[in-house]
Amino acid sequence: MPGRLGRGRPFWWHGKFKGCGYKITAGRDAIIEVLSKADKHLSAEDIYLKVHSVYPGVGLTTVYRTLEILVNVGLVYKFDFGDGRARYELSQDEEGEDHHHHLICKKCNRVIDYSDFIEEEAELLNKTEKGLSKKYNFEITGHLIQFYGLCEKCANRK
Amino acid sequence: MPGRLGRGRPFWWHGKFKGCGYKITAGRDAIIEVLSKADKHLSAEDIYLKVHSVYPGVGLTTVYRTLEILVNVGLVYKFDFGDGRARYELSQDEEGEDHHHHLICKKCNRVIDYSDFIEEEAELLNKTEKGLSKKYNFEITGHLIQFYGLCEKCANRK
DNA sequence: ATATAAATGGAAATGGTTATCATTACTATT
DNA sequence: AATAGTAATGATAACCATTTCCATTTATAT
Ligand SMILES: [Mn+2]
Ligand SMILES: [Mn+2]
Ligand SMILES: [Zn+2]
Ligand SMILES: [Zn+2]
Repeated sequence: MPGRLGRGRPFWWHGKFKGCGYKITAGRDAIIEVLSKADKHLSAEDIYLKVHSVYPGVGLTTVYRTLEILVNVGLVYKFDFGDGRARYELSQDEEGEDHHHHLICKKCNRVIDYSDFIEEEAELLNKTEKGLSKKYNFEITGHLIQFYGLCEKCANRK
Repeated sequence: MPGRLGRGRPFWWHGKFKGCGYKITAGRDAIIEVLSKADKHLSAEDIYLKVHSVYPGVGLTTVYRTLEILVNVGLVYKFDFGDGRARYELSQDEEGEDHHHHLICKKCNRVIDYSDFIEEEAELLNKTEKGLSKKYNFEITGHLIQFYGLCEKCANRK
């Protein structure tokens, strides 16, 4: 079979993946590889195209299936930026957590990562989560914060 | 034609609607009516079924089209709670603003509205928005905050 | 009442995501 | 190294919420 991927050294995420009972495969390696090299928020098809160009043996279905697992395991975040397709992003890299939030331009759909104000936000989030947990008996495990508006370019040429 | 909707008195939202150059029609009246009476977060089809049962002359396409306008005008919020269909909610009612955020159960998809902690959140949001606006030259017009986790029932029977 | 542009509904198309299923690749055990 | 059992895979078809099309109707200003 063409496009077989030789297995490399154990990667940082193999532990968590195996720990959840999943097998490490060439396709999955390639998908995470693409995600960790990505500089923007990729759709399933984006990932498929990149992976497929190097390993034609990996199909779109596998990309979707793998992403679902990665999201469930917590290695990947799945976002809806409003353009009709889901976007995926590694929740951490080799160095560790890299939590951030997003600014989304409603005009051109550009997405800006920011983590500048996370500190203060985290503080309030913590407080809010505590209050909500108690009041609604709700076990909070995560949050989503996005700001919408107009990016520099779109605000100018309006 | 059966199911014609007699136009009632001018409604509170007609002003904003007309102001944006849109026409007031029976279908649009009915759609807002359903939204304002709704106690939960309705999908386009939910709305269609309710409207259609009273005014069979209103089609699903019109529901989608009207919702899009309402969202653009700012009278309705469109949410993605992760179950594959968009959910809609009036951004305000006759009394005025009714801004709140959501708790979403990842197991059963139940959605809880909360506005208890909005005050404090608003304060921080304001601060954050100011900072972000300046740093990224981004004109912020809105935000989305959602907490994910397990609702009382789902947390117990796990 | 008339004119004009906007709104409408039904049917068909779209397109991202899932389900199916026969085949293949891991992994542990002999 | 061969075997068995199970998980993973890819190609294709199905799914289904949302859009597009287009001929017809309607709202609104004159
Ligand atoms: Mn990001
Ligand atoms: Mn709500
Ligand atoms: Zn923009
Ligand atoms: Zn639940």
